Amino acid sequence: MLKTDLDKIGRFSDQDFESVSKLLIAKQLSKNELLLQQGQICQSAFFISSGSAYQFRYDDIDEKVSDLHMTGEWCLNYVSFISQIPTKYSIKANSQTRIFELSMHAIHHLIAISPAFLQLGKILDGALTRTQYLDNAMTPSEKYNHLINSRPQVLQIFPLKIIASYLNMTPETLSRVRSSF
Amino acid sequence: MLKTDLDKIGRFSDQDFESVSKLLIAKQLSKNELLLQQGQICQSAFFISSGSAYQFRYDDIDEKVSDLHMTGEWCLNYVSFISQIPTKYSIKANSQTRIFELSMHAIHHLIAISPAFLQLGKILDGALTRTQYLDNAMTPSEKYNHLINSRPQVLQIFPLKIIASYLNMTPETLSRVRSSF
DNA sequence: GAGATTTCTTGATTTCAATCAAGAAGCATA
DNA sequence: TATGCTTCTTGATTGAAATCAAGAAATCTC
Repeated sequence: MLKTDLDKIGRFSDQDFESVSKLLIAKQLSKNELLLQQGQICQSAFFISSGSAYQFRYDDIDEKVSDLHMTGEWCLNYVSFISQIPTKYSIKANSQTRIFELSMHAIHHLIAISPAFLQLGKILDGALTRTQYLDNAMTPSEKYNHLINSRPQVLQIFPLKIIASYLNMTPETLSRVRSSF
Repeated sequence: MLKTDLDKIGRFSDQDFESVSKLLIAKQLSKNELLLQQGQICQSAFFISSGSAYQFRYDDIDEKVSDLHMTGEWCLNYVSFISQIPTKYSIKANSQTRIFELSMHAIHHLIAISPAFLQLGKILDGALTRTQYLDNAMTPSEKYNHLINSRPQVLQIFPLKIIASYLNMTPETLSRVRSSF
């Protein structure tokens, strides 16, 4: 559960967990439901306790996928979250998904009661390091290899169409890359 | 000077400015000198008071440019700065450049003495919003148009070679895009 | 479980930017 | 101001991925 995940972020006392638990809002999302909508300010971080989600932007009629979020990960638009400007991106549940929502407001409250919660800043780490990955100098097969090496589960969870968009290539190209190992 | 720039970020008292000034380290850089080196953790934000700089990564022998920093802007690798992991990027002065360095340590000190300094988080905004720009679904001429609309001065300041790398295209392609308006 | 829709694959063709190449213009250094 | 170096431009060619197309497989819906 969340406790083991918070342990990854830093050292928290039982009382700290107590405080966080009170502020978390549990939500159940069905497939294709939106957690965040284009034009809103991202005011919360979402912890995915089961299921998966992805972040995208509308490009003509298609969805241009910018990030994939899996079970056990925090999911948010960090640009909007940090700078409090409206985001161009939406976040959509990829399947039936259970999340815990932790609002910016709640985080500020937690930091005020215990400095241990400054460690919550690390929630941003995953989102940030994933952006470092995006490297458009890579060829399609390099991108694909990088993905199976770093996040192999992604291929079991998301349709290839979404993965292709995430990797900035057409589904046809992804299919050909895959068939050539 | 810096005072007018801090005014853009938020409301600071004269005493606040006093506190900041004491912690700033002025530096003079000659062309091609490095502010940050690949492999280091970015521990400071740099305010460019004159000149310009750019951020890049080595790709084979070439420099792959990831961000352009101009006079009056804060310049840092925000991923490394926030998450305190070593960066793959270097920052290099594009010409004779004068900067003020504000260390992470100094920022923490400032926040401890006055909550007004929490507003310093906005230093990250420029770096963050620029990453939103990077959109590799765009064609070369769309990228170029976007750049002249959003930051026209860039073309006066940086050699086309660097701009081409920043826009993820060859200098030849940039040259052709420019000649066709 | 039949029918419909979406996803995935495979093939043929096209297109756009990279590469290769070479010459012109601008800058530095001596 | 001559000599080389880097930057920029323009042209010809190539190549890799997009597009177009159609059929197969998987999934959803009633």
